[in-house]
Parts: sequence; C-alpha cells; structure tokens
Amino acid sequence: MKKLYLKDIAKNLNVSKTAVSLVLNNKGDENKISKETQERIIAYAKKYNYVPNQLARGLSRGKSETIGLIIPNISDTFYAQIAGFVEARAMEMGYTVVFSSSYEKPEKESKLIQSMLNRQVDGLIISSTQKNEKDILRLQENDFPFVLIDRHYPNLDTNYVIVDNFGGIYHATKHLLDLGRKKIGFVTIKSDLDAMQQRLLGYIKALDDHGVEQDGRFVSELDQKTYVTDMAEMIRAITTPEKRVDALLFSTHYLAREGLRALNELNIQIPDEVAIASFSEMSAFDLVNPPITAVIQPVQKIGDLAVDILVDEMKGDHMIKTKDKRIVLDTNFKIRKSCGA
Amino acid sequence: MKKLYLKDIAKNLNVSKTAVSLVLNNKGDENKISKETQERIIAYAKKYNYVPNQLARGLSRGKSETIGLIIPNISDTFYAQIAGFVEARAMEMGYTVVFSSSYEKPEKESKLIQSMLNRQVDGLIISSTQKNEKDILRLQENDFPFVLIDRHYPNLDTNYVIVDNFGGIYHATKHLLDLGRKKIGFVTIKSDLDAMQQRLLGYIKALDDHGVEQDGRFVSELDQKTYVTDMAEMIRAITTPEKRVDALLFSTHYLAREGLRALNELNIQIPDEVAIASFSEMSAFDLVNPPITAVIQPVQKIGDLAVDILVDEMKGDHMIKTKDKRIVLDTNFKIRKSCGA
DNA sequence: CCATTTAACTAAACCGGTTTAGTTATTGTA
DNA sequence: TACAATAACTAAACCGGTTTAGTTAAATGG
Repeated sequence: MKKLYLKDIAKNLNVSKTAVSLVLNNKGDENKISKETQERIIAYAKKYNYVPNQLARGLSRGKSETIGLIIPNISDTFYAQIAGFVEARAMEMGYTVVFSSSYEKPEKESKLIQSMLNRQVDGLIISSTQKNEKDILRLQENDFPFVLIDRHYPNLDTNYVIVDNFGGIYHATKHLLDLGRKKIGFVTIKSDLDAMQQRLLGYIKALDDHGVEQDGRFVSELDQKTYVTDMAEMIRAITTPEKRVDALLFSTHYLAREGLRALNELNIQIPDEVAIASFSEMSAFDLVNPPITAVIQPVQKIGDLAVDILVDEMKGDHMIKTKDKRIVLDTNFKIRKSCGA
Repeated sequence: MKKLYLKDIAKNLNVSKTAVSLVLNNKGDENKISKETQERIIAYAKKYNYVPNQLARGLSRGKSETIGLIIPNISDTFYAQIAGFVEARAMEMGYTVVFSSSYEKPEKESKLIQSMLNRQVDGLIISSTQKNEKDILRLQENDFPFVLIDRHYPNLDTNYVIVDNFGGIYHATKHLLDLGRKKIGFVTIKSDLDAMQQRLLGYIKALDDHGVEQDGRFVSELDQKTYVTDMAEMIRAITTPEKRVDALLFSTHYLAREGLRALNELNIQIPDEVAIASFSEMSAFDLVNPPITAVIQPVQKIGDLAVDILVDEMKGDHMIKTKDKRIVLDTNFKIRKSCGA
C-alpha cells in the first residue's frame, strides 16, 4: 500500500496539482474550479483516503499547525492535568501539541524554546522557570505568539493565564485565623517565582489584617532539592514547646504531602495540635489522614484559556496585534478535616 | 532579527548551499570539503546561531525526528509518569515527542494514529485501547516502527513493553492468603484489556493454588464510566454478613482510591475487617488512611525501554528487520498497613 | 463583429533544506 | 607528455505541498 500524493491524484484525474490542492483546501469556489471537477477530486481523495504530508504543507505555508508546550514537569499532577486540557483543546482547534519538561532549569527552558522554534511550532504555551527573561523578550520582539501559564513575568507585558495566588492563600490564612489559630506557620520552597512570592505576601497580609504580631508567624523556606528530607526536621523545630505553631500552611501540594507525612511520623495530631492547609492539591488529598483542606486551582480553565488566547494570537494579523491578554483566575477553597473546621 | 537560512550562509561565504549543508551535517570530510572551508562555515554558523528549519529538513530527508505518543489519558498519574520518562529519553536521543490522549476510544485512537502519520512522525509509542487491531496490523504491514506499551495485542507479533500483570496480582493475592485471609474479593473494571484479564487470572490462579473454594471468591466488575458512584453500593453488597469478604484486591489504582473512600464512608475497618491491596499505585498511597499495599509498576523502565526499542527500530534497516522485541517487566510489591501485615 | 470579460484551468516558482551527478583544476603515473 | 585519478567544489533535481501569474476558450457587450 503505497502512499498517495497530490500529483498522483492530479495525474489520475487529468487535472493539475494546483486544481487538486485548491479544491482540497476549500478554495475551489473562489478560484472558479467547476462544481463537477471539484466533486471528482473530492470523491477521489476520499475514496483513496488521501492525506497531505504535513511537513510539506507546513514548509510551504510557513506554519505547522503545531503548538509547543513547555512545563516544569509533566509527571507533576498539576502540569499533567493542564497538559491534558491543553492537548484536548488544541486538538479541537486542529493543532497538535509537542511538549517538553524544563525541570525548572532556565538553560533547559531556553534550549527547549529554541528547539521548538526550529520545529516551526506556530505558538508556545510556557510555564516558565521565570529566569529566562531574555528568551521571552526575544519572542515578544519577534511577535511570536505565546502565552505564559501558571507563572508570568510581572514586569513584562505578555499574555498570561495565572491564578490569584495572593487571594487564594489570603483566603486560606483567614480561614485558619477565623477558626482561632493564632500561630500559623508558612512552609514554602526557596524560590523566586512570583507565584510563590504572592503566596507568601497573601499569608502576611492576612496576618496583618488580623493583627497577628511577629511572634505569631513562622516562615520556613525549604530547598527544592532536599525538601523531602528537610521537612521532618523543620517541623520538629517549629513544634517545640517554645515556639509551637498551631497551624501550618503549605505553599504547594507536594510540600503538604511531605508535611503531612512528617507530622504523622512525629505523631502530631492534625488538626488538634496543628491544623494544616495547602495551596494546590493532589488527587488523594481527600483520602489522606486527615483529608487536607486546600486552595484549588482551576486547571481546566488554565488549559482551555491558554489555547484559546494562543489560537487567537496565531490567527491574528501580527501587525494589528490586539492588546495582550492577561488573565488572573480565581481559586476555589475546599474545606476538609485537616484545618479543624 | 531576521532568520538566517542556508543560502544566506552560502552567499555570504561565497560557497554553495551544498557545501554548507554537507559541512553542517558532518559530511564535510567524506565529501572532501577542505578543512579550511569547513572551519569557515562552522564558525559562521555558530557566530550567527544558524539553526535549520526542521520542516524543510524533515521533508527532504523523509523523516521528522519526532515520535508520537498515544496514551489513554495524560492526566492519569501512571501515564503522566510514563510520558515524562518517554519525553526525557527521547530528548536524549534527539527526538521530539508529540502526544495525544485516546480516552479509551478506539475510533479516537485510530484517528490519532492517522494524524500522527500525516505529521510524519518517525515512530509511534502506543498504549492502545486494544480494540484497534486493524490499525496496528496496518502499521506492521507497512513496516512502520512502533512499540506498544502497557497494553499489547496477545495474538499479534509486535514489539511491546508490558508488565507481568499475572505475576504481580498473584503475588498480592498470595500475600493476603498467607496473612490468613480466606474470602478475598477482586474488584476490577469491565474491560477486554488483556492486562485486566491477566490480573483476574492471576488472582484466580493464586486462589486455586491455595485451595480456596468457589465461595471464597467474589469478582466485581464495575463500569468504567460509573465506577465512582457504583463502588459504594458494590462494597456494601459484598460486606453483608452472609458473604462477607475479609480482603479486597483492586485491579488498578483509581479503583483502590474509590474503594478506600467507600470503605471509609461505610466505616469498615481496614485492615481489621477487610484488608485491601491494589495493583498499581498513586503518589499518595503511602499517606492515605490506611496506607495502601500495592503492586508497583516500573514506570521509568517502561518509558525508557519503549524509546530505546523504538529508536533501534527507526534506525534499523527496515528490510533487515531484527526480530520483535517483547518485554515483560517484573512488578514490585510494596507492603503497607492496608493489608494487615 | 471585434474587444473585453469571465470561467476554468495550469505551468512554474517557491518553501528551505538534502542529495545526486557533475565540473574544474591539480596531482600522479606510464 | 598525455591520461587517469583525485581534491574541492557546485548546479540542479528533489521532497510534497501552496501560490502566483498566466493561458485558453467561451460568453458578454457596445
């Protein structure tokens, strides 16, 4: 079964490649190809199941109908979910998705962007390490369509779809305060990511607004690489009788997971001794012991909107560029047993 | 900043496109391009950061350096993990990965295969719905490189990388029996997947080998679409005083998750009243209440091997095809509290 | 009835690379 | 000294589509 090419159809129907190409691209009418010829071509193509070579088409059209997705880590449930929605939406719109994980390494991210551009993707969706301003700027200077998700560059004017990190954590903190917790610790990852900064700020603002003084606050920043092992020690340190916290907020889901593990190992009762809550969740947070209260991110919306904005951008005349789209989505708050509500 | 093309380099250095192409593809020596010219070309390309258009290169070479990954669902942690390893390994080998989810629909899978072929992927890694024999056969007839993962077609001679489903569940069942459980229920999904059949068979064989009679067995097959809601009722039914099971084996991780949820809601003590274990796990199985004993699949090995075999296949001369590679990987067994060990 | 349109089509250039089949000048050999 | 071999290149075809700029014959218009 050998492959059927445009020229084969042309030859077999005694018409030109041009005619076949035009008709199969729905440009038959505007190019005055007779109804009859159009039908012959379409029938033949359907009968022998003709499908164009996308590389050839991409090369001559200057576009590949492909979008690139660069995320920190596809194995992380949060990004895996986003990837799922991005792919589904992209497919609806006729695009294929190529993806790669940057593993939080700016140089890797930089290489991936370059490599995807070589592959002629028509647009990019990036959840950046946020240490790659120059690549992002370059994309922008070249009017290359892209959308940042989950993480954005606060001082750059780009399209983005992020969540209200500040508001989400503010809500969670307030909730703990309202339940009477006075000494709330905040466990986060050492990171320059704006999202992480915002979460920290939201926590602080909530404490300030409720008049919680300096000694009611404990911020622990763990190292990305060693947090799993460091967690237990850190928790032990802030649960000593002197500076005992009565609640812990985790800035992200995997920290909450390890925190829970450590608390359980230390036999600290949740929520009686220490209440906990997490920003972002994992699929089993409702089944762990105890179920964890969490700020929930609208993953589907992030994925769908990113694609919608990008497609818009890719279709749009680059010269008459519509203004950047910046979207900050609200989070949800799911109350479970771990906060003692 | 306009893009630099091969012909620009040629023009600026007063050499032919041919020379530039050959040199940049490391074919300078064998084509007797002088050392000096080679150096000039390489220096220029590096200086102005030349990168070839992959569509053009792909079109003329007849290959795209891209591999397609088709899985049931990228949002599922098992497949997300595999995707991560596949992508990482593929990148090491110089390949880009495009992926799509089939959501267990054979027609969707069929379309995806076709669409990826149009995009000129050089090879495919497929976790099939296993209801698509004709597409798989077609790939095979055309000597198109592909590897099946996680699910294979038992009656087709293809490359595959799967796990020992039978052995894994046999081990788990035996473990429960050895702990003194006599009435072990098996909860699975209504499915023709060979993997699922093997798990059922492994369970039955283990019971047979240990002389457990008919009334010590309960197999419940839930519907893929409604298992979440059906789970509670089913569990209630098999925990009635008359046919009370003292252990439950779940054929896959999401069933175990829902099963645990249902058991907890019904206030059935695990493992005292009913011990449970799962085939395949999720990242929080060690944190749920109680932690779940599980058969663990070697996700990294699956991903790595699939890529290795595929790359081999893609490089290999199709005419001198090496024999199919069929790999059945051993599972691990992680004992936690839920089985009462 | 001749000049213009228009309908219906096509040849050839093009996209940006790779590759085949030469070409030219120099060196080696009989 | 003539002829083959070799070194160092290049022109042009090719990959499989899309698109521009025509061409031809019939229909319309003044």
